Amino acid sequence: MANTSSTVDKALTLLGFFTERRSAAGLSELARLSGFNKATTLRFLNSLEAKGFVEQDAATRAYHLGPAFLRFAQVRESSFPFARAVRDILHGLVEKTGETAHVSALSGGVLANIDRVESKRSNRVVLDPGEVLPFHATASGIVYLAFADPDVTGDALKAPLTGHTAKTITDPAAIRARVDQARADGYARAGETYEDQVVGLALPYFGPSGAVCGAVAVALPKARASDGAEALILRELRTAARKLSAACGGALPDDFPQSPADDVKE
Amino acid sequence: MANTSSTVDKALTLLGFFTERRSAAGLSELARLSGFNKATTLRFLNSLEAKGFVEQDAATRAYHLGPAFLRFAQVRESSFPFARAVRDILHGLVEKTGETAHVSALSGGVLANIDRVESKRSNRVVLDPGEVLPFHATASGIVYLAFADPDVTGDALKAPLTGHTAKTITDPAAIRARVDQARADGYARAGETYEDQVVGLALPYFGPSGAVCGAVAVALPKARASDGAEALILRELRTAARKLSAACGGALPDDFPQSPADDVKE
DNA sequence: TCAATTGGTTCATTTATTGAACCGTTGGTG
DNA sequence: CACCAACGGTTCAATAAATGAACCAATTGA
Repeated sequence: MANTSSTVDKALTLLGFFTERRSAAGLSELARLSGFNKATTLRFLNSLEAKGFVEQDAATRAYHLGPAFLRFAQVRESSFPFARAVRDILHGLVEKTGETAHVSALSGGVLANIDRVESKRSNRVVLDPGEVLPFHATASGIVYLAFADPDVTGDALKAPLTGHTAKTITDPAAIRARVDQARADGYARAGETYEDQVVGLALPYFGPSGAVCGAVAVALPKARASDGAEALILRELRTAARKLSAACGGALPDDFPQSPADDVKE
Repeated sequence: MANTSSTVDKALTLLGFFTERRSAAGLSELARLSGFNKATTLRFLNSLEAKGFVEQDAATRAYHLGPAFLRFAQVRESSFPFARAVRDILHGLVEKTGETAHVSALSGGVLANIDRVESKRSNRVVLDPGEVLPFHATASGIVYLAFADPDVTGDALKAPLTGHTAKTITDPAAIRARVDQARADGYARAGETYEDQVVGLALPYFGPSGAVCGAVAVALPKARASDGAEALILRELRTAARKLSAACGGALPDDFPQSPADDVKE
């Protein structure tokens, strides 16, 4: 993708620096993170604030995400009740599998968590809301790339692949092999490539015109990842992926690989 | 004046044209609504799309609000669980009063609904999510202005005041009188100034540093608006306003007018 | 068939954006 | 206390990015 550095693009990237861990940030900090000049950053923040996309704490002068997101999320949801469907589906997954489940979507060039429901077990996988999932190190990312436009896949593998654990695969060719495997299988599995002791299983879901929208995944402690458990999870993930696709006006493609539930060998 | 014509500002105003009624719009339509050139509008839309703030339907080529709002709403909510608190408070209000309740917040210079819970009764007031509330024609708007910065109040009354019903007050001086009254009373009442046969009662809520954030309101059919019913609603609204203020890190000001209907216990 | 409207592109003109240097304030430290 | 560093915010000439009229190609409807 050509680096179309429009002013609007730059201003919007500022929003991406707000995460659960860094829910507020000052002017200088944002300027440092973004690489923009302080004056530029301030102008962007003022514009964003005028529209309610960020708010400034009167005491600390730090900025955080504004109320506009509440409003626009409402508007989007009223015409396209997706978040609600996602939530229901995740609750179903957690109930059936007993493990933490999450749904991600491509938003602004990155795969970000849209929602997540945690397992009830005391030993469970915990995820940050809104977290960005690296393509190469998560099952969701791999399976997304497997069904995405080849250009997107190529771009994602061109970017520097950072290691997250000892087992993270950072060789582009090796990643590509896993992506191809996922395309053939219809799902992806990531064993400790993002977090130690965590195994992830993911399926893609599709929107209208058959384009992949994101992934639905279950993450569980390695200790509980038996073949039987994984087979169950994959079966549930498949129905979840079907429901999610329906919820955003799409469906699993006709040529989507058959359920691997009965022949899981890993 | 608000007309600081930065490029980012303009691009963001495009998002405001998406409402529940018009959840999707084409390029030409958005250019017409915004008054921007088609080329400009397209560039803005491309930037917004690149960041996930709008999505384009592959079939109809129309644009609608994108998945970024789901993600950022999550992030904001995780560090500042406001939407959840709002929902709980609204459910409480509806249960206690039997009427439709809603919460609004200032977002981008306008007062917009953040959430709403409808009455269970068959004859009830219905509200659109994300709806923009005119300052001069709604109880929420009046009471917001009553406790807002005088500059904001002045600006709001300088704008052309459109009539919504036969009883809408459009004379700036008359509005100002109602605003002053609301400041003295600690609440505002609007009788059929926005929708026929609908009465609204609203209180403000406050954030850190004592700035007003928005309003919490109950809307009911005129036929049920007895003095007794309104007194009950005002009492419940007061506790709701206190809870809401707490939820966003503020409190009702010390000099906030006492409830006239009834003595409030601390 | 024609005419009107759609989404999208082009490119010279102009206008808003940029960034180094600056100011006043704050908070920590010897 | 004086010092210094880092903060949020401002200024203004140089510059790079935004703009918009005219232009396609493709639909749509009469």
